[in-house]
Amino acid sequence: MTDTSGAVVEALPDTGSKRRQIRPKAERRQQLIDATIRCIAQHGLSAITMQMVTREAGLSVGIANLHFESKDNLLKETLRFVAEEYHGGQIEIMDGEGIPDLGERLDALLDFQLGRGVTQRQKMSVWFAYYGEAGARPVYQKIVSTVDRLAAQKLEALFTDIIREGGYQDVDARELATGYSALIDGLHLGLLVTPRELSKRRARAVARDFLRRAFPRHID
Amino acid sequence: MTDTSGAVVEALPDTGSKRRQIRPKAERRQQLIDATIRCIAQHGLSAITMQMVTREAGLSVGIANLHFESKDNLLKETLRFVAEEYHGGQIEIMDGEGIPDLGERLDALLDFQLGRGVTQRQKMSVWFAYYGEAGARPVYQKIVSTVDRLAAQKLEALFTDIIREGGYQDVDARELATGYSALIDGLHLGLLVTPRELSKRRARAVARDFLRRAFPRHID
DNA sequence: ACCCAGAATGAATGAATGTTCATTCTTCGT
DNA sequence: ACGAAGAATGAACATTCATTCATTCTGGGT
Repeated sequence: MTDTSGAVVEALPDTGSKRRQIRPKAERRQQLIDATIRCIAQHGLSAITMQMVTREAGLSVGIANLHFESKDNLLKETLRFVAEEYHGGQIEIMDGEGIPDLGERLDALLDFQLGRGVTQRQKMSVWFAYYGEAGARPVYQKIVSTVDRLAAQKLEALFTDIIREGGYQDVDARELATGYSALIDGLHLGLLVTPRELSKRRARAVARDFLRRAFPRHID
Repeated sequence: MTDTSGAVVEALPDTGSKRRQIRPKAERRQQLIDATIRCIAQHGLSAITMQMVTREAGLSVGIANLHFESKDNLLKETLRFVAEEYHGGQIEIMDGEGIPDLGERLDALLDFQLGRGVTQRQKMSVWFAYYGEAGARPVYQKIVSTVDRLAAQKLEALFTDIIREGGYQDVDARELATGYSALIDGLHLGLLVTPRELSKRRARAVARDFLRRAFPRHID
């Protein structure tokens, strides 16, 4: 059971290897952004430091300023990445590639927004960390609102289609889309801040209930 | 119900009033908390400094550590104050002193949650600044969830009363309360991050719509 | 086999910040 | 009027952090 060779062979591919590696710029950038996400999720936006992030990425401190010109910029780019990933995923579903049935498309959207595993919780932390600062930092506001607006339009379009198909009366697509988006945001908050009181299962049930009230012939 | 931010307006003439004043401990504490709220709203939680807060309060740096033992503690107490004020206001309305009609009580609640002027926006900023850090700081989670739980219970009780009075079928008070709370939180987020896209008027309409779908005979 | 562009490193630097505490000042009871 | 209790001050201190840059190292091109 013991290795006869006395030498400590560090065959581990990633960690432990002290050997300096040269990688393309894009890869390093992504590596740093990923590390930033993990750090924000674990320590919060206000406690984050460059040493923390670079150590998490397994790199030296200097590299952060090599690929991003400053800490501010790294944080900005990280927000942009998270925002585009989240909204991009939603938009892809709403565009409806491969899901012709509108009810199923709604289901898929809900699944994307409130499904997933641990990863999702990390992203949520990051998301709301930035929201928290958005009131004081117009740059963050701008990044978020840019992608947000597009997603809101797609959602309104989807709701409009559903209303037409189902012949629903007394339902305003725009207002309902605003409400649904707000509801999902609020549920995310609940999952983040009071996970004991609100399970993911219940969050999904609540969102589903909202949609069922509006579109009874499309949900369930 | 008390507007705390108004109390601090000590007419500070630009020059002349260098005179040191001695005030009771409780008053100084509140003064510092109010200044902290304004600073967080303006500069964000991660940019806040003790010098910033004490200057805003018109006091010296040492005093913060005299009345609160540390910066961490000041921030914690500030969150506690904001949380108790917000949830306290809601609970007072839901307890229904002076408003026997349940529909009107709902209206009053909605008015409290999405009404008010500039002050409310300041509080919102603070609120979400802490939410953003809550994922990484259990202390914040605990403070928020404590008051949150009580408010959630009151809301559920109010909804239960309304369901009974209106004879509504197929409505679960608990689930609806969760949804309504999440919706309000989400609308607050929208007002904070994308004020251009979501006016207070529209936010109120969306929330009202949610309630009308559930309790048509109590709203409008 | 060799070379060098530029990727990567991390000790050094300077600026910023939380906290302390010796000192000053105000108030109030006597 | 007086003195003591303690509220308030802010310069000084120690720490922490973002950023820099001289130096080292790597890998692809020749």
